[in-house]
Amino acid sequence: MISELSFTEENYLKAIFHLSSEGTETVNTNSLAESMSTTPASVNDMVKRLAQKKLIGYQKYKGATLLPKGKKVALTIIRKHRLWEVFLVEKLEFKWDEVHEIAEQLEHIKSPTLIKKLDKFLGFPTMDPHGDPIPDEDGVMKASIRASISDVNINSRGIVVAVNNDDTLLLQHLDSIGIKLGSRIHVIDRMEFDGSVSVTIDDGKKQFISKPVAENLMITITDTK
Amino acid sequence: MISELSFTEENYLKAIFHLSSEGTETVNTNSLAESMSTTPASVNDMVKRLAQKKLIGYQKYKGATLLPKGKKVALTIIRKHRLWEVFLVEKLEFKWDEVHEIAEQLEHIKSPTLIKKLDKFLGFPTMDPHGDPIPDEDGVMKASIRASISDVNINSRGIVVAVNNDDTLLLQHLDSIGIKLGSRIHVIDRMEFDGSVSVTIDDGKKQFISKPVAENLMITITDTK
DNA sequence: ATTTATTTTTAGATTAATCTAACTATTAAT
DNA sequence: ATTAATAGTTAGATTAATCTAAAAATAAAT
Ligand SMILES: [Mn+2]
Ligand SMILES: [Mn+2]
Ligand SMILES: [Mn+2]
Ligand SMILES: [Mn+2]
Repeated sequence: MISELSFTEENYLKAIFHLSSEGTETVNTNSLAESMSTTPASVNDMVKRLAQKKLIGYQKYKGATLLPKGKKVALTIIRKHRLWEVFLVEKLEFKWDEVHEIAEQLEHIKSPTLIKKLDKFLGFPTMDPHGDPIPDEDGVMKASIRASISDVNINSRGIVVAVNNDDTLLLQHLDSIGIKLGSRIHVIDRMEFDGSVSVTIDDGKKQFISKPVAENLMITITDTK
Repeated sequence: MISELSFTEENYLKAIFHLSSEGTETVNTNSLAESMSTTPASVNDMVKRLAQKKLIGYQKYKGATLLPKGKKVALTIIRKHRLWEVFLVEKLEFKWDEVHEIAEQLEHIKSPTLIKKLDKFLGFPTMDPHGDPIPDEDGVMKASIRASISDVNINSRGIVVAVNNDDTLLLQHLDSIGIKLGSRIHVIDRMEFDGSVSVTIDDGKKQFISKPVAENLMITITDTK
């Protein structure tokens, strides 16, 4: 039925998904060309093919939107991408920032059984190493909850996904206390008086973080209590 | 330097390797077409490309031979294919006979680091689930030693790779004592008197095998003492 | 409401990989 | 040594994916 898509077609669908805030909005030709590192002319050709296959909706001069079939494909690719990223980090000991390019290749391997078994092997993870949620088999993906550790509930756990400030001194400070993108944070307590937060980093020893630092430290929440 | 080969080019090199008894002999157009499920005309086109890239030697009407560069590529692909097969069987619990098609896809993933880490994760295996040897990083591959369990030394270990007789009764008998392709066999002893052999199957309990059965049971040897 | 700028679409080419049909070389048979 | 059969090559087309350059539509600015 779903005649077997090319890598390129799959990549276009994924790009449309990401550019349209999860497939809700319409995407225009130029931004898609930008995102795919290609020309608007090429995008125009491809958009017509995908429309013919009923994967996207498209009208001249009005942009493209994912149709249900196309959205399902996009979410399957994203699921595979993120599961492979978990595999690369958890099992093969790659670093957080080394896995994306390899996952870009692995996401196109075609075998539903493979993904089922990989999912099981990894213990059915719900989040990739960058804190992004993994869609389930039916293509359902929970929105990830992203917040500063100044705002989350006491006892929340999460993964560092961003630092909202690229001041070198801040980054150096975080580095010195062992916090980097991908670190697991457990928020133990927060002082009313000065807004400082105490956390554990990668389940290690307790660490105090001052309010100005805490406000800039963004995590995606894996667990709240 | 090695400008990045397409999946198709990689598959042609691999096919030439297999058809030329490990890259030693020359391969003719028709058998290559047969093996690639394509036409002689297509093969002819491709053979010219590969010759131009100095991966194979080719003269009109005289067939193709792997050049050192092409042989290296072929062995790298085979290495990746077999390592992925080990992964699928050992880690994801696929069956022996379910992994080839998936490995055909995975073998084209481009990342030397990935293969290094996968190799380590798997404990540096020397043989794939079908008893075929895995080339090392430099493309060196030991010939696999294949023999009937009537012929191997006492205390040899190996993997069942073939049954030299497709008599239903024999196959049913093997099935009933738990021997299938891929089973690990440890040859414990052999009786001079009747040529019967005692073995363990997958490191389980001891099992006697009569001479007529033993003669037909082929293993590739992983260990001899 | 024109003009200008931006975005989008078309037209025409190119490259990899494939095909069919026709032609040529080599090998085997008589 | 011819002839017949097989194997290998070329010519010409096709399809996916891309490109550049030109034209058309839409949006923004005056
Ligand atoms: Mn990624
Ligand atoms: Mn990710
Ligand atoms: Mn295989
Ligand atoms: Mn194998």
